[in-house]
Amino acid sequence: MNYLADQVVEKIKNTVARLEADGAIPAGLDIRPEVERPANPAFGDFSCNFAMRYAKQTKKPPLVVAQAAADLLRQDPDIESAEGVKPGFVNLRLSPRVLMAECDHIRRLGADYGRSDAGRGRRLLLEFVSANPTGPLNIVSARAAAVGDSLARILRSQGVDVATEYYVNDAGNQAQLLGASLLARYRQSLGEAAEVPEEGYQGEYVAELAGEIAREQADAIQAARAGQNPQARLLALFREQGISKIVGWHQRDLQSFEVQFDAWFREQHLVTPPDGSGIRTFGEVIEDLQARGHLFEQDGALWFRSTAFGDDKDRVVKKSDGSFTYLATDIAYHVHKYARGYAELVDIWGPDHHGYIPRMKAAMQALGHPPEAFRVLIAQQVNLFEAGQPVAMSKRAGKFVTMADLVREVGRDVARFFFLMRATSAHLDFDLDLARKHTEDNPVYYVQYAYARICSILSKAADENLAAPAVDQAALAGHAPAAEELALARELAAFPETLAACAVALEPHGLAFYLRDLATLFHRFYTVCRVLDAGDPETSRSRLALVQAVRQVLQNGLSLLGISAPQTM
RNA sequence: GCGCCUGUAGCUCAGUGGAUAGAGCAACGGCCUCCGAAGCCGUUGGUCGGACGUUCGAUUCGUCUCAGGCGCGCCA
Repeated sequence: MNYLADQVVEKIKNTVARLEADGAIPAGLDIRPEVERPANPAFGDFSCNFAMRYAKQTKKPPLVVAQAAADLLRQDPDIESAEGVKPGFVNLRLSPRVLMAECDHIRRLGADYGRSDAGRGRRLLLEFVSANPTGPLNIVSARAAAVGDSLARILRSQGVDVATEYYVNDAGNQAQLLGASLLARYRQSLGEAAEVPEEGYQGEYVAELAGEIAREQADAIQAARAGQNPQARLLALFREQGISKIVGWHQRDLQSFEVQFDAWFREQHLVTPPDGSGIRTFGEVIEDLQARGHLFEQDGALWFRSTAFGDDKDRVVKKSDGSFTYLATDIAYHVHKYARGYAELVDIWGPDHHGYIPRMKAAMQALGHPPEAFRVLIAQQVNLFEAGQPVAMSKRAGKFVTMADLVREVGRDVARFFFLMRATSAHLDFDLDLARKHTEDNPVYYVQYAYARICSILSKAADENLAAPAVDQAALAGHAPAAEELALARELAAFPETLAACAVALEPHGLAFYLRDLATLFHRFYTVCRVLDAGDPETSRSRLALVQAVRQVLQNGLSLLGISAPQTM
């Protein structure tokens, strides 16, 4: 794709080549200019700092080089003005014709506008949410879901081959505790003496779920009771049924949040791989670590020497009772990701797991994978606020602490946008009062309103048989764009760079801010500039093209955030 | 004690080496005979927690420090 910023960079590269040819700067310096968009519009549409950045190599005062570059750039008919200023910036302004022509580019590319092939050839596995299947998804999971899903969409738009995956921890201690908790509740419902384990699950959903399983699995339960070793068989039954039910909840919640996972990977498959899967068991992976000399025995347990790779302390992989830790299967899981051909692994974890990062990185390194290939994003804590007060995060008493409750309360679009308005690593205060407002001040509606307004204009234009033709010089001849139109066109042209930056940073929130800014410029334009004017068809056509381009970019951007673009509100 | 995250306007936050640090909310004052007022315009509001360093240039990078949150298990 050849976007506007790329074209400007190209022009500056050519200018640098001419400066070298003219002897204004030494030849063969390998100057790679980059452009940025100055915050202050007085400095023009684009600004370039190559004269300062390469001042040591050119051995010329940056200001002199910048001015010489500006003199050459001014000869380009696409450039309205160029100047070399103060410390050594080259500031340039594109001609209105070039800026407005971007609208045609956008309309022509449609849903592809903003796409890039910069990430082509990269295969990346993005794992997120991966909550223990022992209870309903919570708010942090919702945040991770919004971020992960949007990030996957953005990376794909940049040409990266992304697969999304949810790791189901169905094999460990927590799964066992869930089974024991369910079984205890079941026994209690029969009037038998039973206690939920000390560290088990106490939530009300456990008793309900136990009842559900008892009803649905009556025959299997009876068979288990009648057979040998009924206690173990019942426990296994309740554990498996419980996990399966709760995974179903998770799948349902995420689906209603429009979050797509390409795969749900079960930890159990690392213990007993399905036939033909080719999965290496965690035991084999631990042996691999052993063979590489990264394990040692102490106090009857088997330890991974993660300190050799920068961890604070060494970590147990096999406990003295012979069972394995979560780390053991998790290492095997990540090894399996590489084995499937993914060269880059990105995980989104909850805030309570940040201490876990060094040991996983250590394990990946110990097994020969480059440390930079495995990255972890921490979806930081979410605090709900209502009436200015923090909402107590208790699983009891109707406070919507679950993801399903939140989505039900404020809606998918609002929930996603609120999560995506913050840097993933930043703690998030979620203002429920603001999120609930359906008519005022809610930033989601602000963006969607811009979209709906445009749809309204376009449907009116259709009624009046007004179409927007290409914005060529002829179409512009009778219409000089207002400042608000140029500002809007400029912002539209920044969309591809915004997406590229989000992809590099693995942070979708820049896109949310971009869309809000774009909506602001549109609303401003709308207030000042009338689009449909029977008495001025040239202006109408030009503005229709602009407005169509805005609609397209809003649509593309909202779609990457997983937020709807309603034609009417 | 060690580690991670965070300190930017009254509040919630953008701004990952550039030029006069921005937006939303809140407060105050304006704008609909005209494409959707869920909108627009204006005013008020800042020692970018602090110190030192690197740099032509630091809110941004480094070191130290103060404050808040979280984590530090043969749980996951």
